[in-house]
Amino acid sequence: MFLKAKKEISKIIAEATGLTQEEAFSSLEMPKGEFGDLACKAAFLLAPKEKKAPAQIAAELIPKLKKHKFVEKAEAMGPYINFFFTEKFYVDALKDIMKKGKSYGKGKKKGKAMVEFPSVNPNKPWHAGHLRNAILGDSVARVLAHSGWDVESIDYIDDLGLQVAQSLWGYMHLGNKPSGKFDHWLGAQYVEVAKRMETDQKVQAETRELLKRMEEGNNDISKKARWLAEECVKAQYATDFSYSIFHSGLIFESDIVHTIFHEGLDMVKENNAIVLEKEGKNAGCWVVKLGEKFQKMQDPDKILVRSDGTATYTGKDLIFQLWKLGKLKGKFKYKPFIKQPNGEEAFATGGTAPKPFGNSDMVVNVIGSEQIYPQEVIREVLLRLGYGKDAARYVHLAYEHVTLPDEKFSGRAGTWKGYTADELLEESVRRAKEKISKDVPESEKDKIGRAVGEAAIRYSFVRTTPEKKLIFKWEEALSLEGNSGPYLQYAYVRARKIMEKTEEKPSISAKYKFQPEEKKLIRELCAFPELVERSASAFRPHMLADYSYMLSELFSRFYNLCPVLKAEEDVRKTRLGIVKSFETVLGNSLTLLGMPLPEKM
RNA sequence: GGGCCCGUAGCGCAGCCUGGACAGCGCGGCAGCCUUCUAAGCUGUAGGUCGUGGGUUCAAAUCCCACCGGGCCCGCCA
Repeated sequence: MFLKAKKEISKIIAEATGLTQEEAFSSLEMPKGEFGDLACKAAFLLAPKEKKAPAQIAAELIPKLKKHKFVEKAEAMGPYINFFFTEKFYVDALKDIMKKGKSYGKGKKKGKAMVEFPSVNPNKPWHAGHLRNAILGDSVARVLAHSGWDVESIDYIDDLGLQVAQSLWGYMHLGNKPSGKFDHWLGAQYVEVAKRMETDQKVQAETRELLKRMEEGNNDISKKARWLAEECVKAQYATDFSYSIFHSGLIFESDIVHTIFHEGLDMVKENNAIVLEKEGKNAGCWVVKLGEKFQKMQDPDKILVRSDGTATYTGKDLIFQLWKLGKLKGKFKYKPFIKQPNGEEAFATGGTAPKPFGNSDMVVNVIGSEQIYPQEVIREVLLRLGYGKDAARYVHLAYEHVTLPDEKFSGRAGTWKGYTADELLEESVRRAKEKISKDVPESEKDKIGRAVGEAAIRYSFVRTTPEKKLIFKWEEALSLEGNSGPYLQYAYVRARKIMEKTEEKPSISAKYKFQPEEKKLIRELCAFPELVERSASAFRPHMLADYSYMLSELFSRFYNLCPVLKAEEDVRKTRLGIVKSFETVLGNSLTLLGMPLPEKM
């Protein structure tokens, strides 16, 4: 509704100024202070053409502006034209939000998008770093879905890597019985094997042999490795679920190798996107020649197939990405893998049933920024194959890694111990539970603690823009006050509580005179749909985190200044509408960030 | 040699895409507010050469160039 009004007003401005409607639209902004409800800076644009001072232009434009039903008055304030809305605008805005409810902010249908995350090796528990990837990916998937995309969240499971071979060796030879959570146990085996491999030639040789058998497939070792990987992923997904992170499908690398890899490689070869090197240091390899594009790089050519015929990581990834974009005939067969708490089954490759995964109009890969170059290589190959449109919608959502204050997380060295996603949540929940007021019954404390603890971590990870390094510190990750996840939940719970305390239905009075802090809050509620859109098209969920915080801040102010239940009838019913609208919009926003909405705190 | 990212208050961040009304927020500091819809809250206050230097512009944290500091990448590893 607000967006519609904005468009109508930009049309009026366009008529008065001779600007295009698009120019007029983008000259509109939400003013910061007490400068009305909508500000227009078109006078700046016109100043060079008309050779007059912007302030003079703004003043002269006022009488030329046609009336709009929501505009009470338009006045020039220096170079700005500030629009002040009628009370009717606020009435209609609240009605609109209440009518739309959960679908408020939902965008028009856009097509199919596949989001890949977090693709953790299936041989150890997730640590804080994997968690950042997963929270980012899950949030982006949620935001894209709300903005109108039909989203499939995919996880790539590298069950053919050296890491799994090492873990398998440990499983077979270290003689330890699995105990506790499987991923934690397996991770411990892996660290031990990795240590031994550095010095022990025998372990090295045996691990290599295991890896070879795994790659060959169809043998006892490969079956055992696959089983081990699946067990580990199931354990990792218990963590996944505890953070409300969900997937539609899991694609195992062993299935990529056996189902689509050769077809994909042949296609790339036939189209001359890659060449077989006859001489030089890459003799015998299939490479993408990138000397022209990346002229000054030390080694711009990228090997996709080694001289021994095996594929590199980028080689396999390229074929996988071609599958995502629907460029291959080969189809995976799926099996039900794990039932998720959101009620949906996640499917894994390696079964017997077809599924409509893939054929995506857009691909978003949540991968560390250290892989910018190989991802660029894949985009370049797409272009060379003539898939220009797909290349434009092939998105590498590059994020910076999480580190400890003094060291990096290393799977091999085991520096993740003490910082697994499970341990973070456990500690966060513990701290959250300590704060729950004494009158809440013990039976509910656990539920609330989980919701709050989870939100604290999700928020602290998602609120920073992805390209910023994140140094993990307990106090910051688990903050329960100020700009934190629980602050947002608290505002939500307070709104909810007001609604619960009365039987009365909200009803916006046409005669109501809105207070300034109410107007500010409602204006911000109106911004939600545009924000979803911007957040989706930039793949930046932190914009919604920022927005949710601002909204909660405005609500807290309203809460302190404007009594609801104690007010007179007209005021009360209208304010109930404000509370209800806030609850709706913040609820929608938090849901897009995967943050649970507690009933009380 | 080349490429990418980061640099905003003591600390942690938003704003940069699309230049414009006093650069916002949290933590920490200081001073207040609970017999009033939950104080995980609110109010006030102190704290800033927006890394540095140039340029473009009526106007630069925002765009361009150079430099400085930190991180990452250019592997027949993944």
